[in-house]
Amino acid sequence: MSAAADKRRLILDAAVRVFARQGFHTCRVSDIADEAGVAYGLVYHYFQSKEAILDTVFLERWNLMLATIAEAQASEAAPREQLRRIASFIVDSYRRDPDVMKVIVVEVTRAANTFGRTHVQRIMQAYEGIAEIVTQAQQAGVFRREVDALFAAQAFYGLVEQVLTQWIFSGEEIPEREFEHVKVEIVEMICGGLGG
Amino acid sequence: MSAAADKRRLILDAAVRVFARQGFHTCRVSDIADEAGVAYGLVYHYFQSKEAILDTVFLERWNLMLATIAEAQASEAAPREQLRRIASFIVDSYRRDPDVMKVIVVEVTRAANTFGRTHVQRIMQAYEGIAEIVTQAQQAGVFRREVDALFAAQAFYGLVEQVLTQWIFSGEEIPEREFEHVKVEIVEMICGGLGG
DNA sequence: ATACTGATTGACTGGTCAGTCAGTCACGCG
DNA sequence: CGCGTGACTGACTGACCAGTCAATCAGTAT
Repeated sequence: MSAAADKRRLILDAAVRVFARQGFHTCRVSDIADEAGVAYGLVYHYFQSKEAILDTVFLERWNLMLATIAEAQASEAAPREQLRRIASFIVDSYRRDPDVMKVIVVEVTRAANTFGRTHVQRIMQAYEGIAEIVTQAQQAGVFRREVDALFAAQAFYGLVEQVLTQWIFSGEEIPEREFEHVKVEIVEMICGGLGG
Repeated sequence: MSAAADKRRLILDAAVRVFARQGFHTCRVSDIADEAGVAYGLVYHYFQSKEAILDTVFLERWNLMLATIAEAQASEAAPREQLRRIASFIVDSYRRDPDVMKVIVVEVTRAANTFGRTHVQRIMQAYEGIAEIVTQAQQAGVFRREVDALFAAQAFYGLVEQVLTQWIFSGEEIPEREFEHVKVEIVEMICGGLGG
């Protein structure tokens, strides 16, 4: 990796920390430069604008997510296992790098007027991938056919994001066992329901 | 209602439209004044700050929500029916006033660094109320005991917000039957699960 | 009519900040 | 060595905008 690529990454990582700490709208580009220990102008040497930094952060992780969904879908695993792998990817993403997930969940996937709007297409692709897993399972007779597949995908993804949101708001360190526990609970909840 | 209260409401309603259209961070106070057909300074006669307007918008609706949850909980209705009433309140809120719900979902409930932080307490109260319904149902033997009640509440609320988010991003008018259909599907999904 | 109160106006101020740019520095190559 | 290239610097500019305030207006009481 070249020194130039290192610097770019340095700025990107610093930006993630600053976005997570202060929020995109309330932080200054100078905060990012300071956090990275770099001159103000260098940020603009590597990125077109403040927004371009956020775009990069989002896309890097979201593309991994889409790849994970595609892999799960292509695998021979049981539907429950396919869903578990996706939940696992997101939970592990948070475990390894909570700041990146915080930025995505807080600044992008709900930002209907700003960044979300620019990335709707890609965000929707995730739901559609999950919905396809559900559809296949329904055709195989493993999942009930009464529930609309895209609706089920929304329930799945909505639950996962809600769990992350909870962790983010709590501000506390999440114990290791909680992560593994939640992965199981997510699939259990979506597949098994509450009964009644 | 006094003329003064009318003007306050006028500004509040205009603010909701502007926040929904442009987003809180990217709109100017002058946009709100213009939308309300009122002088810039008058906004500050009725509200301490731009943030205070958003706080008011959020609290007015959220308090109704907490009341709805408390009512459902206190009622003698079956757990499924209690959940249906809560889902119904939120869906109907969107039907009657999509802009208010858009502002709440986009600007508040995920804003971990800004407004969300100020209102965590009240936001959590909603989850806790829903969780209590689940707990009671579990004790009555109607819902399975394996699922953690607060986790189930997150699944329920997460699904509802995800549906709203979908509607918000779509930007389209939602057909009437969709609203009624979704109310049923939400409860069906949470209680029945996907099977497998 | 006079005085008082609160609503209403919009020009103005003070501060903020994204993005620019003219220049310096480091390094490899002929 | 001297030259070119690209990394790097940070002061500066131009625009923007939240919140203030002095002035005016409308209604009501005395």
